[in-house]
Amino acid sequence: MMKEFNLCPRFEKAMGLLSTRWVGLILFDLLNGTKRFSEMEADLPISGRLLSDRLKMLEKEGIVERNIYSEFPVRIEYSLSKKGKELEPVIKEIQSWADQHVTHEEVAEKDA
Amino acid sequence: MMKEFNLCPRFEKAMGLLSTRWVGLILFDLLNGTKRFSEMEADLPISGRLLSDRLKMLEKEGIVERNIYSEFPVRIEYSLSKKGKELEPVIKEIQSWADQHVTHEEVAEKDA
DNA sequence: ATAATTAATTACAATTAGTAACTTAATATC
DNA sequence: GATATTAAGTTACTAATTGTAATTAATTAT
Repeated sequence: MMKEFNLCPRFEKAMGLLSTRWVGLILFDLLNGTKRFSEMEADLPISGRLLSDRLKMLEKEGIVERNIYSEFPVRIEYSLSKKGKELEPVIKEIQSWADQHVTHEEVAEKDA
Repeated sequence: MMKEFNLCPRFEKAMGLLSTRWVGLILFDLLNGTKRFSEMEADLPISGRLLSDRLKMLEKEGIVERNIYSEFPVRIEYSLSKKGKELEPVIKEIQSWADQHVTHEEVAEKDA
């Protein structure tokens, strides 16, 4: 039996996307411009398997666009769609909150 | 060996919090005011085990405050701290994006 | 004491994430 | 044409997290 709940279905859907692990960082990375797979793999603390899963998911959601260039070697570029770029205010607000409230110590203690 | 990456440590920390499953919905719920445990359990599609975990985590992060009232039966209230309330712009931007981009069909297909 | 009520915790099954090796696809070089 | 090279993506496996349901505090009214 399905549990009933009803805060706001649209918010829940959006939050479901954004709270999928690594999606925020992928968006952050792509807001800096088009990237290829291996660049993103280098920028982000994420393995190829999950990066591939997430990009596929974001493409299906219409947030990310994938373009193939038949060069040698093949180049595949990922970028944000209009819908994806419109997440920029969300990312900016998170950045702003982080700048105000995340302390140096909190950042450091990632190791611990 | 630890993988190197360096987009923005503060952003990564904030995004790590916000992308922890259910945290967004918990914040959304608490932005409507103080709630007790059982209310939140009813509002959200989340079980007591995880709600308890998340509230403890958010309290440790200084985002949520917990107050005990020794009545019968005991009443424990959760609310947002200043730091927590300052996440409101983030939640509002997500809501705004959701209103613009999440379609009726996407909301419906939760069942599928 | 006993019952009643809210807030948690525990135990365990199911799902999801992380790691590293492997495969695919395209084309350059011999 | 066979082999090598390079980026992209997948597979197989282990580890961590989540979800569910039952159980345990803790408090106090009766």
